[in-house]
Amino acid sequence: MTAAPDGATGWSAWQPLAGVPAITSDVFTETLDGGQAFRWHREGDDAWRGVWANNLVRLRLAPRDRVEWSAPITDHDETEHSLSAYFATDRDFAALTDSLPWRSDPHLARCLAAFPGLRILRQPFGETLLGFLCSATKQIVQIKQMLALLADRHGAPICRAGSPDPAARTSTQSTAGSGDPALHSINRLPTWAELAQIPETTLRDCQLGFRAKFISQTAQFLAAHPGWLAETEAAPYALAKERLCSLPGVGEKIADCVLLFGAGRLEAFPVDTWILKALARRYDLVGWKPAQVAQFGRAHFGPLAGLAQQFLFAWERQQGR
DNA sequence: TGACAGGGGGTGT
DNA sequence: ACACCCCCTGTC
Repeated sequence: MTAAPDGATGWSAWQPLAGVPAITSDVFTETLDGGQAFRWHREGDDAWRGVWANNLVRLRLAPRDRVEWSAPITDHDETEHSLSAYFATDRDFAALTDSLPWRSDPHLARCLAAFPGLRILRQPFGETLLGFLCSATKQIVQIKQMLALLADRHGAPICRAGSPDPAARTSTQSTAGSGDPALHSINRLPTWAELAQIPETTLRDCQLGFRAKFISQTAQFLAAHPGWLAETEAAPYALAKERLCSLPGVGEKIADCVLLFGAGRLEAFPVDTWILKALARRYDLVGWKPAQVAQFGRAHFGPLAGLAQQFLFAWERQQGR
């Protein structure tokens, strides 16, 4: 009963997400809501709705643990392509994970075994920067809330070439006419160009707190330096990180998060207070400072340290539940 | 059910 | 080391 297109709501039929191996519900949740991305929301027991760039999709776990997706019918073909990039299906995460030093590291082996199929998403670079600028001293739920407010108030409705003109959105009260209102009321995040036009005090109203100043200043900088973001994304890891760290509100941790989750740089090893505590406990690094732990991580986990970090992180979160 | 502290995945000075 | 902000969460 899952194959027919749902014409009433404008969503395409569910279909398998090619290139992503079967995963458990836990791994599914950890992938979408484990701190990599902040715009996935539950729609049911095992279904999620997510937004990135100009994409809106639903995902669910089908029988036999296969991931299935559905998109607004008008955006179907483009979404399939975007989804593939977003999930980095060009990468064999099973092989990458197997190349981590788990054979000589019992704790890592335990973490990998607990979350088989966990992967690193490849999100839009600019959006990832915005998300992690919001993340300082905030938990996932709160970050999601800030970004939802930013999108609702300052982002444009999701639309494609074939979709109705979003410029018709003069009043904030969109015409809830035929079909699923959700299809017409979900916005993408504001672009950096759009953010540069918004007063800091207005941003502050989106629960950003002291982060509003950083976001505003970063937006001003990016507006004054066209191409800077794309050049940074394309630069070698060390240079890209150095450039990101020059932005207001971006330190080593946030820069590494942006490069790991928004540029696919698996060597990036973000050290936050969670990973600090986790490594102190699991690897006997009590008292080590963040920079020392980062050095340990790179040396111990190797060139895919960021991938290893995501498993360690998932493990600690699971222990807390 | 409602009020009230406490603390939070970081950066900049 | 401490301020920056203010919402979430747990608890009474």
